[in-house]
Amino acid sequence: MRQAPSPSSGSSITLEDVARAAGVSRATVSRVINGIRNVDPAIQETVRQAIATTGYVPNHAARSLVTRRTGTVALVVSGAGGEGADAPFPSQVFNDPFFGRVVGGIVSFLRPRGIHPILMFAETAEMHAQVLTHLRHGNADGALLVSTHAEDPLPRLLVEAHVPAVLFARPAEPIPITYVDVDHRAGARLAADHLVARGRHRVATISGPLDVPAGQSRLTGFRDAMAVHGHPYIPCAEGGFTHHSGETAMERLLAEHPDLDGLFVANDLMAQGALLALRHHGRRVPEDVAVVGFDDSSAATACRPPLTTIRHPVEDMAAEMARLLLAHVEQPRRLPSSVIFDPVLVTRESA
Amino acid sequence: MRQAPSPSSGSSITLEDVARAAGVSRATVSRVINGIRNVDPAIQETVRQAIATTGYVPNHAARSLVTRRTGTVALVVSGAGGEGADAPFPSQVFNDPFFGRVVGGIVSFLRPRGIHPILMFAETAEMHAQVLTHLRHGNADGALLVSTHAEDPLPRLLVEAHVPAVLFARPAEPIPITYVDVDHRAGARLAADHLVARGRHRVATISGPLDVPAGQSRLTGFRDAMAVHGHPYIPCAEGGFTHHSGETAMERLLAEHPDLDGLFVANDLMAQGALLALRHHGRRVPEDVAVVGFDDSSAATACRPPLTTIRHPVEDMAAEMARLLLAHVEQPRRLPSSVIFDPVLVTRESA
DNA sequence: GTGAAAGCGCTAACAA
DNA sequence: TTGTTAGCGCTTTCAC
Repeated sequence: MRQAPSPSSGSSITLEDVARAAGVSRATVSRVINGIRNVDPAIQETVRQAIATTGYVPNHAARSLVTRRTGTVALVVSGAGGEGADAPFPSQVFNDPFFGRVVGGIVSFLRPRGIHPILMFAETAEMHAQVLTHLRHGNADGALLVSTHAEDPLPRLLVEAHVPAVLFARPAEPIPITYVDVDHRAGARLAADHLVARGRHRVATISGPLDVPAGQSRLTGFRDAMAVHGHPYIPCAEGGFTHHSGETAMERLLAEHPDLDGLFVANDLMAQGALLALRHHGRRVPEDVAVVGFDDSSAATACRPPLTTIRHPVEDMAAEMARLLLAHVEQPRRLPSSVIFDPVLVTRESA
Repeated sequence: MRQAPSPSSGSSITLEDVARAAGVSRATVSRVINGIRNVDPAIQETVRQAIATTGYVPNHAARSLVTRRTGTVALVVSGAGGEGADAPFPSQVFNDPFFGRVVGGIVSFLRPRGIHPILMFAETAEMHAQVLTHLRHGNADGALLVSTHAEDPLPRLLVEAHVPAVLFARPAEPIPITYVDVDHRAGARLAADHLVARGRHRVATISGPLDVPAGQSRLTGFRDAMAVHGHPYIPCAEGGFTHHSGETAMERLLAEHPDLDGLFVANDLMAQGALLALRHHGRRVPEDVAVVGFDDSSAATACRPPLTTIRHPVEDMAAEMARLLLAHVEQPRRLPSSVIFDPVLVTRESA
């Protein structure tokens, strides 16, 4: 028995209804909707009218049952699957303003196309499996993956399961997967050039975690560029990309190199922490110590003084990530590719 | 023709396959899966075996086509639909660490239940309509709504469309919708009591936007509590809950009341900005001015000194929001309800 | 260029 | 308690 049309909620207008209103068959309406050529223009018009007057909206489930596509992508934030993973709330990730920018970029590309990402977190190994299952069984056509740890097993798992996926940054181990990234070395070079141009000669750096590519390349890129400028040795304190780790790294650096006059910090959040430590030790910025950050996140302008930093085009990269994923969904055999973005120096007051 | 079982990607194992393997009918397997009682325990076991050995996973689309449920909820971040809404990226929202906590709380409740939220942003009026359409036509069973502006029309639209929805905070205008909130007045009272206990008598406040309930109640709650303590007039500078607005509000306050010795700021992000201005004007915190924030966000510990603040149990509230939404999805006639959480004073160094 | 008809995989009456 | 059957709304051969 046919369900009574509930006027209050979700429409129950079907293709059938439109077909009847237009005096054609379901198949024809379907063709018009899906933009298949071979349909008489006049009929097309009639059908469009009928769609408009009936207020028809395709049923997602029915369509996806037959096409085996969901028209949805997953945005997966994935960790290493290690300990501490059973924290009640995965909110840590969001404390980095960086993540918000990723989401913004993704949404800006997807929304005009009527696609809304589904949000998944995968901290534990168990959750990696769960995410994989979800993906493999068509809860989404593909995945946009942002890893928070170098040992994240998910990229490899996705490749092995043939789930279309795009990473936000180059994976720690090389695997055949599409990713976008920023040219970390070029960014570090920009910072080095700027510090040198500002006449700094006793320069140090606070790096990110050295087991992730971003941490590693920003450090080596910076050291290489400084070497080119004639500075063979650059002291480094390793941080973890968090505010607090930047503060403690700065303390260490200051203890060992109290006379430093220039500093490159591998991200703004750590730079913000470093600024606190510098002030605590009576150093003026930029007079005593010139500081250059990395990311151009909201932390950069929340600092005092505002940070001179390397702009990481996160939003553009995230949008590109979405574009690439959709391409992979369209063309399953498409080969993995990488797109590397150029960073830019943003000069503010800290250097 | 039957599609060849592609061993590489999404399984094509159906109920039929399981039924055959277990030597029962599809219906029975379906019953076992959906936990319907009347099934012989022995058969249940056989079926479970068959499910395990075949590696069966239900097809979401097929199920949702018949149940008219998606098993999905939308997490909607919605603005007023005003100007400036066409910013390329909706990343602003994420700059407030508060939002990350909301997401964390929601996910913590939903994930164990195998539900992943779909993320939607609705800044413009056009997007409000789009979101509504999506929701009405079953892209999600309901919506978790976080409004960023008082004039957000979406809550009302959702109610009118009979889409199950839960708000993060009390709507500006009263409408019959379920929401969770924190007891802003109680929080403000906690702040007032603390400041008075610290011996402060020349107290001022930086409020949130006064057209949103949270901004309004924190202010009036604070003033009322101070009145009880014998302080009839509390100067106030209005801010916009952003870092920058807190800084400028502090400047104004200091210009008019240079002798103030106590301050309540309606959120931590503004308090962080206020701290900057205080330092800039040579005030020591807490010696010269005691500062109490609100939220206990990551900004509270990133500050120097760390902020004494009112803990807003955002994660718990968000989890409750998800619970309520699921209840509304289960019971469509369920009446709107509200759940108000108690805030707690967190004492750190700023007061 | 268009229509008829066969499913996609599942749930839910209804029978047995 | 279990099986049979009729769809859910859509796309897509295959005839016409």
